[in-house]
Amino acid sequence: MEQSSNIEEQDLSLKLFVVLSRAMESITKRVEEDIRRYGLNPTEFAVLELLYHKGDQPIQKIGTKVLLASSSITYVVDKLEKKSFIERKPCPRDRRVTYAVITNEGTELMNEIFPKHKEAIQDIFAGLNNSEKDELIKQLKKLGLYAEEL
Amino acid sequence: MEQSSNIEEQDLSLKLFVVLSRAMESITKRVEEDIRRYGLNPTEFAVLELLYHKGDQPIQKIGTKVLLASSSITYVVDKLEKKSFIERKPCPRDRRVTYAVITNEGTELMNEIFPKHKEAIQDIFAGLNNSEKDELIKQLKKLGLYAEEL
DNA sequence: TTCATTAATCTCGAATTCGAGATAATTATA
DNA sequence: TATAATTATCTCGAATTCGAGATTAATGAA
Repeated sequence: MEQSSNIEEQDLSLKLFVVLSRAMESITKRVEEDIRRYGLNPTEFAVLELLYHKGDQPIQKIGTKVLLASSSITYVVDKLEKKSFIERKPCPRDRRVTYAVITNEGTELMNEIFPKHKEAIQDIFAGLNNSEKDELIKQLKKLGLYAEEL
Repeated sequence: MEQSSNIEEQDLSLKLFVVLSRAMESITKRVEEDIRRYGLNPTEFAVLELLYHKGDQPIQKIGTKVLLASSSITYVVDKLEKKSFIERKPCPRDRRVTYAVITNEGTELMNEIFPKHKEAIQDIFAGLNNSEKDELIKQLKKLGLYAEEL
């Protein structure tokens, strides 16, 4: 009896995991389609958005915020720099540090595409009304925090 | 007024997207940790689990179920075959087709690790009670279906 | 001050995934 | 039947990410 209810609980959790994964797949696919329209990949967009909204960042800080290994950050920053959307600027106080700085071109790009991106997200999530979204945010936060702290 | 409420809605959707992405990151990290304990990566596990639970599959069918390009399936099947967990078996009726078939070794592995995997998932999702999970499943399905059909 | 530790960035090679195109077999059509 | 279109699998090269280790700089302790 204890046993069987544990099994049922496990099945429910597994089902939630499957449904969550599938939903994420569908949503990610749409969001990526949107981002690629702007000639960026999701990582490039995330880095550019960080600099756009949060200002200049030491390269290593970027890694902690977008969850990338330092070697991957080097790669992405190289690409964005080649596209002239960001620049590297050495830190005068600490010569180990290099800042990633968004250029005018990068800012102009984001001025143009970020509103479109928000609209796309809005469309993708239009299957729920506002109070359902509020509720979902609350539950997902609970879930995420719990998993993070395991 | 119409304008401002649209903006708020967009912000809410964006927030939901961010929270969903973060939750998924945390959960995925834990699930991957679990799977790597068994000497598999997530894709290998997914393929093996498919064959374990659904029986032999034409290689191309695997791709549609675990959402991988055909070239990626070839790669994963090669790896699982090298590890002796699956075998390729030509289809006698259609010589274009090759079946992926789980071996005794593969079945024994899954007999051992799948219950552990379910426990791990159970632990990861223990931040919610059963009725919250039910509710979350319902909303995520709605969201996923909507995004899929866009 | 000198030496050890810590920190930031980069290089390199491996792993994984994809898309385009090749090959071979089957099915549909004229 | 001969030809065209479709299907299944694979090969190959590019893109992305990672981890380990190298380099350089800053900081802390003796």
